[in-house]
Amino acid sequence: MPKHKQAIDATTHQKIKTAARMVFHQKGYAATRTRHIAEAAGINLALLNYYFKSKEQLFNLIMLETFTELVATIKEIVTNPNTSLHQKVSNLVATYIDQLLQEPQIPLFIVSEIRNNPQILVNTLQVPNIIFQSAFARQYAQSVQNGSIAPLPIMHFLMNLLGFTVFPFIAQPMLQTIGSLTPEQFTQMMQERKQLIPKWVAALLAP
Amino acid sequence: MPKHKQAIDATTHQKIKTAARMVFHQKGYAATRTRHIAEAAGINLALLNYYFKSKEQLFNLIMLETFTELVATIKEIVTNPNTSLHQKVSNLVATYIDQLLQEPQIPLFIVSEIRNNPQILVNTLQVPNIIFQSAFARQYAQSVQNGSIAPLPIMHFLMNLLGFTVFPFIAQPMLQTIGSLTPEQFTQMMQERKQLIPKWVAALLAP
DNA sequence: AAACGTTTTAATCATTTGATTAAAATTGCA
DNA sequence: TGCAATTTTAATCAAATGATTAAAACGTTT
Repeated sequence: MPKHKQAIDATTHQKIKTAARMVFHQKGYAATRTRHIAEAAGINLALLNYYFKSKEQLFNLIMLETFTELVATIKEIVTNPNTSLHQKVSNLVATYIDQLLQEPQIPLFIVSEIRNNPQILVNTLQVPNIIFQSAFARQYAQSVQNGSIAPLPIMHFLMNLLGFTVFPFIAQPMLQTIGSLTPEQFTQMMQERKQLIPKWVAALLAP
Repeated sequence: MPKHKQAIDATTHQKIKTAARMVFHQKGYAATRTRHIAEAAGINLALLNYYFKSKEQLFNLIMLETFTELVATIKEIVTNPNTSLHQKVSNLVATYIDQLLQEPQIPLFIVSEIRNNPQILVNTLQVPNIIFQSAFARQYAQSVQNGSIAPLPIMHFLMNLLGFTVFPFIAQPMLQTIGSLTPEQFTQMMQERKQLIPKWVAALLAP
């Protein structure tokens, strides 16, 4: 089994990653079959192990990449010192909704798979640091301090913001079925929420 | 292989169901091993198939029972003609939070597994009927009509109410890790939300 | 206690599934 | 071109897993 200096074929490598991302996001780790990934990528099953060693390593890579993209988005918005608290909320909501409308299965993938390794949030991705050391957190504390928003613990605020924004994606199949919504109608509602959520957040935080 | 008139042993039958419920809720269908259920129930693996025929049938039973309990709770509150709209919200929130604090894995179980068969919501459980033909839906429409609440489409309202109430359970491992919360602190927050959510809902619906 | 139905067990099966291997095909380049 | 490294394939392996079977244990009735 050879493998030496030359960089591995980017297109085959990439085809596998793209297929793996799709299948893992859709079915989760346990329900995913490596044969299914290979088929979706149009490659021989052995190639998957040739390039990525094992199902688990491929999964870890997809998991990390998926998470990293999301965290980069948060970080950029939340650390910006030139926007107000409410502007940050609007930016977060709009950016996330746009991003998740592209890959709506991501939120359920994340909450399902994070259970098996929540420490990645702290150890690798530094999420608590990014959130609680940010301009956003400072502005939030300050606004509570000077009474311009209600003294709501920031974890309640975080639950609400995520509940408004990402919960609909998590529950999409359920909500579409209950509400007899077409995928287009669901998308339309999420577009509306880009405007609505900032207003709701303002209402919740009114002192 | 015998099986005749006499009712099957309730305690063994029940032990398996209890173990299956626990394991399925925790790991989902794909990651669950029938051997693990048998071990958790303290029975021989073959007994599982003796009583329940197959993993899939046992799963369908647990799924149906889990769902039925939740829907019964909604139905009771939402069809009550003697409570106001806002009382119904308070009742729903308090009842659900109490119920889910007992089995916090249920919401993630539901949203994960419903994807494979969302039609059960319509065909078996009649969830759309229960919600949209209820006193609650009538009161909501009426209140929009006479301007006592904002004209928010009821599906947005439903997303928000579920986002407030069940999303924290879905994201519990993530939220606990990010916020360095002990399970007790998480429970405490959910108790606080029984008071907070109705206020937030009122704020959102203010005309 | 004998007979019968029911429940439980140990052993085993067949299939699925992640992974490996050895050989073939392809590519880069001296 | 020819050679060496790399990439790809078909075939196969070993373990895991859902399910079955045949026999043993148990309980109830007569």
